[in-house]
Amino acid sequence: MRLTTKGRYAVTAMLDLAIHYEDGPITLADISQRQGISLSYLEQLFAKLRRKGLVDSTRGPGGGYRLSRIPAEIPVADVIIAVDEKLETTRCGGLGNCQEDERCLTHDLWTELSDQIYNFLSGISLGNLVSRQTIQDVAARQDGNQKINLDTVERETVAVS
Amino acid sequence: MRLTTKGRYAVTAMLDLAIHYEDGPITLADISQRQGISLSYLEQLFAKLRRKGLVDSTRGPGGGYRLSRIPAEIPVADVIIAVDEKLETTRCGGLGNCQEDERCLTHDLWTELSDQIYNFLSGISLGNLVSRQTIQDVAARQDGNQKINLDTVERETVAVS
DNA sequence: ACTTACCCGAGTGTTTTAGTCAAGTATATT
DNA sequence: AATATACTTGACTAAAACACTCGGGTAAGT
Repeated sequence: MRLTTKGRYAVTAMLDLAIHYEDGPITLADISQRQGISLSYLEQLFAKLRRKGLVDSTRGPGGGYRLSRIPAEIPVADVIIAVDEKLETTRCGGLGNCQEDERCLTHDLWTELSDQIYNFLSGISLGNLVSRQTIQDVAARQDGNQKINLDTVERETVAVS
Repeated sequence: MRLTTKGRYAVTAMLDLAIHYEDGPITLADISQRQGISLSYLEQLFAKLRRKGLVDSTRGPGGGYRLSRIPAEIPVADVIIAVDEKLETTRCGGLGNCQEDERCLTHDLWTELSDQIYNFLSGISLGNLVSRQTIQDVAARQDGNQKINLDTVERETVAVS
């Protein structure tokens, strides 16, 4: 298994979408600003999320992305897998051909660990996360910062022009 | 978190030591042969395992490595951590300064996942693994193969000379 | 027409991985 | 004492993965 920024960013972005689920389509620019993830990188991630059917997109002004299902029906595990991060910890990918076509000594251990991780992340949905107070707190902070940042940008734009 | 061959090899090698716990010091050459891990790489890993106090070494002929404690008292988690693989899945290393010195939206999720993984791997000791039938089966196969390989080497050596 | 915003592929510097190689040092046996 | 064994250390490296960026599209709204 490897959990890198790719998987973490994907979950973060999807959670942002879940938090603003009632607000209609959300642009990647918004997510980029709130979560501090580069726009180009988000585009790359959402291409995969869309192909896997986790989000729907609408183009043009007023467009953006929205979750394809209600947040409660999207497990975190699905998001991570959608962007090609494997929750597998075996070297052989679970095939059991780790040592000269036979199982290596620790094959079963890694399989159990993989199951453990998968079960944990399958049991937590985006909806579940949204309902947590700690998450709401962070979200509130981000909305505040976003407003401040926008003000700053506007002021700076005015100052330059 | 990243679980790569480094951590997997370390656990495999330590488990090999646990299986042959009663046989006195085991050489890295033996482990290399049985587990199919390069000798030089094992040396690198055991340098760390030794520094962390998980194994004792004796030099010279008849020397080798042995576990510093009985297998039942060595959790798998300790082995992985000893070779510098982190079981952490947060980006910030658990510090909570993931987004501009504050917590990112998914900080708690990754912390919980890290705990989950750590608890699982702490609950399993090398002794626990040794007592499993599936592991014994693989070990028996490896001992057989090792003998066969040695025979082959001997025969080849004779054939060449 | 023009802007917005998604869409897509190729490219790229940096870091990590998974080792190798070379040169030791300590110990036991002959 | 000589020799072989086996641990010990550090430097080095090819290849892969990571974390992006860049540049040009295409569709939809106003």
